Order: sequence, then C-alpha cells, then structure tokens
Amino acid sequence: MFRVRFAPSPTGYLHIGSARTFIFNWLFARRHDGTMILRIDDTDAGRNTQTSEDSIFDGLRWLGLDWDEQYRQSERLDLHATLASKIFEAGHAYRDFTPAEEAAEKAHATGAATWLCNPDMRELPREESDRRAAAGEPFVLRFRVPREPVRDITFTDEVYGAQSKSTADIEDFALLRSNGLPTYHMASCADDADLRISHIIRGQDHLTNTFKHILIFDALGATAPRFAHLPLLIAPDGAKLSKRKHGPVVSVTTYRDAGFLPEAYINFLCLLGWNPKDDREKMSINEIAAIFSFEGINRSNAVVNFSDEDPIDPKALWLNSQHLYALPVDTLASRLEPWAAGAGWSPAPGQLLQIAPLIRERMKTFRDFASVADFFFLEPLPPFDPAELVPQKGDTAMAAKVLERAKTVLAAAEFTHDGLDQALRAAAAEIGVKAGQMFQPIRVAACGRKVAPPLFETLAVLGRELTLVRLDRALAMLRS
RNA sequence: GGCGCUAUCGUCUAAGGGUUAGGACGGAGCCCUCUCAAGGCUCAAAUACGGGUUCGAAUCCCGUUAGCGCUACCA
Repeated sequence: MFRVRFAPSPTGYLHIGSARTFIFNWLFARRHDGTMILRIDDTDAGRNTQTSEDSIFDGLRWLGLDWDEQYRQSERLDLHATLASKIFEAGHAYRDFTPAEEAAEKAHATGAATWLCNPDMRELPREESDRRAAAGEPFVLRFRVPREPVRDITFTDEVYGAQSKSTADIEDFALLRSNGLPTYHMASCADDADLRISHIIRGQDHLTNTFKHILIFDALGATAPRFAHLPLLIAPDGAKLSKRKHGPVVSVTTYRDAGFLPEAYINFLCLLGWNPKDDREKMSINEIAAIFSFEGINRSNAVVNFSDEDPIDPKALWLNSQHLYALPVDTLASRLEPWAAGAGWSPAPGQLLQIAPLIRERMKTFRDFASVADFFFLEPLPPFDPAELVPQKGDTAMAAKVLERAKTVLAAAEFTHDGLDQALRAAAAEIGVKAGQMFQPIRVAACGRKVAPPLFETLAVLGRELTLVRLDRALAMLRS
C-alpha cells in the first residue's frame, strides 16, 4: 500500500510549485490506490501564520483535490523528541553547546567554505555532555555524520536515478534546536517514518537533503522511503519563483481570480515537468491519473512563461480555452453564474444557457465573460461612436438605409438563426448592399461594437423587442 | 568556495546510437467567413561549447561553460 504526503509549511500562500507537488503526489496516490496525506509542517513557530494556512487550504479547495489523512507537525512534537533522543542514545547524535552567535561567527569566519563539524563538541565525553545539559546549558542536538572512515551515501531517485554523496561532504546538521524544537530534517523524517510514508515526492531543492534524511532513517532503524524529486518551476529569468521578486504570479489564487478552470490549471501544471509520451495536451486529472508515472517526469527545471505585460503563461490560457470549450453547455452556464453576479448582472432564468454557446470560444478565461457578454445585460448600451455604424465602403446614408430597412424586416421576421439569415440577406439584396454591409450596422446597433458573436444567433437571444429598440436608438444617433 | 543536479526551437516538450530532430503554445502568412473568435493549411524557429567512444552520437564517456539547488538552531 503506497502512502504519500504533501507537507507545506504555512509561511506564505499556496505557491504554484507547491500546488504542483501536491498534484503529483495526488496523482501517484490515485494511480496506485494509495493514501494521500496532508501534513502541515509548522515547526517554525516564528514564521507560521494562520493567514498562510488558510490560503493554503483555500488554494487546495479551489483545485478540488482531496486527501485521505491530515496531520499537523506541531501536534507531534513528542514523537519528534522521542525519536531524537533515540538517535542520541544510539550514539548517532551529540550535544553541541556552542552558543548560536558564536556558531554564526565561526561559519562566517570560514567564509563560504564547507563547515563540517566542531570536533570539540562532537568528541565531548558523554559525562561532561550530560553534566552541562543537566546544568541547563542550552545545546543543539547534531547528527554525528559517520566519517571515519568516510563513506558514500547512495539511493536511487525515481526521477533522477542513482545518487551518491560522500559523508565527507555532509555537515553535522542539527536535529533539535536549542529551544528543544525539532528542525525540519528531524521532524520530517520522524513523521515520514511514523506515518509509514512509502514515497516522498517533493521538489528537487530537497535532492541534496535526501542524503541527510537517509542518515536519519538509518539511525532510526527505519527503512527509508523511495524518493522522487521533481524539477523546479522557475521564472523566465531563470530564478526560483518568489513573491518578492515575481509578485502574484507565484500564487494559485492569481489563476483562480483570473477566471481559470481548476481542471485546466491542473492540466497546465502537470505539463510542466511531466508528459504523457504521446502528443496529448488537453487532459482531465482523471485521464492523467490513469497513466501517471515517474518515467514521464523529466529532470530539468521548467520555466513558467510570464512577463510584466502578461502575468499568465500563454499556454495556460490556451489550455483553459480548450477546457472551456469542452464543457457541456449547461455546466458552462452554471459556472458563469458567479461571474455574471460579479459583473453586477442578474441573468434571467435560462439566459446564460442561451448565451453560453455564443461566447464559449470567445473567452480564454471567465474573466473575459464581462467584456464578451456585456451587451446581453446592459440596457441601454454604453455610449459608442456613431461612426461605428457605418459599414465598410459605405457612408452614413448607407448605415441609415440599412437600419431603416432592418427595422421593417425585423419587425416581421422569425427570430431564429435561419429566419434572420433569410430575411436579412434578402433585405440586403433588395436595397443593393452586400451582406456584410447589411450586417455590420445592425451588429453595432444591437451590440454597441463591431466585434461580437455571430449576428443571427445574437439577435435571436436578444429578441425582437430589444433589437428594435436598439435599432431606433442607433438611427437617432445617426441623425443627430 | 565545496558538494549535488541540469542543459533540444522564445516557452512546454518528443526522439533513451541510424528520423528531412516530431508535437504544442506563442509569432508570421493563407484558407474558411456577416465582425471577432474557433477551425484548417503553410512558414520561420532548437540539439550550449570542445574533445572522445562508434561504421554512425541530441542520445554513451570526459572536460568547459552556464543555470539551479544544498551548504541555517528555514522549510
């Protein structure tokens, strides 16, 4: 039985890289009927905030992906302490009484040179260590990285393959801070062992940490899980995505607020660093879950292609439009409701159902809804330049003639696609203008602009009464 | 600095010894067409560099360069 976990630390909002990590874990769990665990890694009390935790849940809720078990690291401190002392008692860790300031100074003094350990502390006799601890002297518990002799720590990453690192290059890292709280390495491994995590799927920034983690699992007498590291998401400038430097593009809420379909956004994220090995692009999460495997994950970082002018990756936009188009009309209509309300409109029952098919291929995201569908809801129309009413290769007189003729024809025509098609084409022929010259003034009169959905369907939805009112108003504009 | 990882069109990627190096987004053009979209077709666009191994290298090896990561009592 496979068990995986997503372990965010609540120190910001849900980052898109974190969201992707969650998704890949979820995919792996669902693919293998495994268990998906959400664990809040909140051992750094100083940096955690409730707001951040809320925004992580908000983000996950929007994505619509579930999990099976949930834990909070701060509620498991006893376990961490117990396992840390187990490591200490087994001789795999020692107390380092060096004051924090002094340690920082020392690290500074050596420049950026590799710091391995403080031999004085590492070799401190147990009796003295016990005595000083009993006297209340603060200490950091450090892992005693085996180095006599030096040996290689190895593991096989599911994505990156065979990995190896010499213990000569691993410093004696901290397990417990001087305030008694576990470090990330300690808490994470203790929980992973206790929760019997079978696969750790996380960002590649943890690849080198894995050697330390294997050391901890060994010291604990636990079998290390399998590891799968994911290539990172980076900015176009090659830097790691950060809020400070790149702004809101790194938050999933940006995409939610931009009117993305969560399923499309998930699709987009999946295609960053993973591919199905065929040419499929638009896929549902379930389609992906059915074929997901580590083999499809590549090893180089992926750029999220945003810019100052456009904070959204064009491919994400395209994928969203594909998902939008694939939505059944009634589903689309109901998804449109909040956006109509957000624009301040109150659609009549069934109105969105009529509008949806006319605008579905004209929206990249829901945010386009307001600008694409406004004329269905605004009455009267916002002011527009009467010159817009003039057709190609025509003049004001032609516009007026067209609108006059349209009035009489539309007063009688059947308001369906075919009825309007026949009536208006016949009218154009009668007054000697081209079809396009006939349609354009009517479109502008009815929609308030030149760019709109196809005329016949649009008029059919608008209805005879409103159409005639707008034709009259346009005619009046022309005459004034 | 040390250690680790990575390197195919602008971007996401396919091709794991033999291909005119394929697809997608974006860009350009054409077609379709009542405008705009959508759709169809076409074009431009890549194996970082240098050495090997091999009959043959994007693919394997070494080096260089570049990027990223780790090097905290952050995660």
